[in-house]
Amino acid sequence: MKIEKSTEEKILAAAKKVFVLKGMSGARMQDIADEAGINKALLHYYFRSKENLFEMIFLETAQKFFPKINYLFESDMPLFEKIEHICEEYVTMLSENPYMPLFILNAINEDPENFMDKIWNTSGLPEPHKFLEQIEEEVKKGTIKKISPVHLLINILSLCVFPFVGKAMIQSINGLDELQYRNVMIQRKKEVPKFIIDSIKK
Amino acid sequence: MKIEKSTEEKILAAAKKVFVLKGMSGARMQDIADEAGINKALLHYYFRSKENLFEMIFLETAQKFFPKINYLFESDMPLFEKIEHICEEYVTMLSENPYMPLFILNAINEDPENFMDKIWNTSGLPEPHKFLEQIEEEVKKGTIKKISPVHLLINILSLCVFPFVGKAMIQSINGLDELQYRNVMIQRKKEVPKFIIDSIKK
DNA sequence: ACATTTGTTAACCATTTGGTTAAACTCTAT
DNA sequence: ATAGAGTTTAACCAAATGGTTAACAAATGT
Repeated sequence: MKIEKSTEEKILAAAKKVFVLKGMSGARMQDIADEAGINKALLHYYFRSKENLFEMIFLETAQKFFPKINYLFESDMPLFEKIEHICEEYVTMLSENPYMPLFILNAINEDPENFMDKIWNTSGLPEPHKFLEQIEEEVKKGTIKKISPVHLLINILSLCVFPFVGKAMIQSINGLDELQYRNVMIQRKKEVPKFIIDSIKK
Repeated sequence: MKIEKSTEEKILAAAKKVFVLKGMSGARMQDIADEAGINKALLHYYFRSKENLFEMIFLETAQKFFPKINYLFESDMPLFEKIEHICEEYVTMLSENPYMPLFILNAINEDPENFMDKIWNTSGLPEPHKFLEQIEEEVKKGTIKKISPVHLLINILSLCVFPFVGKAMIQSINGLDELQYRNVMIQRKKEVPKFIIDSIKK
């Protein structure tokens, strides 16, 4: 009944775990091999180098994250509904992969051009125009308060993503154990869009 | 007229630059020595080990960041004024050290207990109670909308800090060059508190 | 002037680390 | 059975890396 994972899958899973936890330079090939329960040479048999393996993991991971940003830009729901959907989806996805954002942001930070290019190439260029214009329009129509579209976009991302990047710090400051933290994140699925909409609605 | 920096200062400055840019495991002792223009052995003469040097830098850096959080909790301005002050100070300070937050969050993430303990020991335990209670009170008085204090605190931190953690990503998504990015951050000194207050005021 | 402490360096060392090799094992097609 | 391809391993290698040593230079006190 138990389906054996192929060696390649075992490696990818192990590499993801180790890279996400320790970053590119902190991760050791031996750690990954151990985690996967295989010989170190096999890593190089399947993936030529550490750099290569890292890139695989990075792209696979980033492709979960970024398409949702594009979706945010491109879908054409009404604004409030769109904000609600996106926040909920984002926080849900990040709750399941709490260490993902810090991992991705570090990778981007290490070599912004390289990694951003790779993201755009594999998951499509982001088109913020549409979203920014939609906000601009709502402002003109007078449906929402006057607000700079760029700032609103940054605010949405900040409120969704930061609690995961700063997980350890937030837990420590508020004295939250793992379970309490997780509960707070569940609440945020509703709290964040409410907070945003409260701020911009008239 | 030019005052020579002492070797120790040169090392600390160089170490900060390298560590903040590459993180603990990415930084090389040789890089730090080169950056400081001295021999590698001197690093070990002044600071026993890499770990030691890293901790020095981390603490010095963290002590710029965390006292302001405590201040947020402890000062007793009226709520809106407090929020305005803090956001402005925070964003100003981070604008001058844009790579600081990612560095600190990574260090904490690597060993949460160790580093948080050291922060509390060197810059005083944070007392969120007061701030959380103040919010609770304003809610009861009916001055502001009903909102969970913990979420409001997380929101404030998110809106102030994330734009720096995600600098590279935000620049890339919005197509901002260095100057434009810096301008957006200047705007945020007013935009962020406005956004928050708009959300909670009745 | 000289002895002692403090600061600095080049050369060195042990370990770690990413990567390679050659042999062995497994599986499948003939 | 067996040839051959694909898979896996132990042993190995070269480079990088944190750290040490011993000698030398600069300052400091007497």
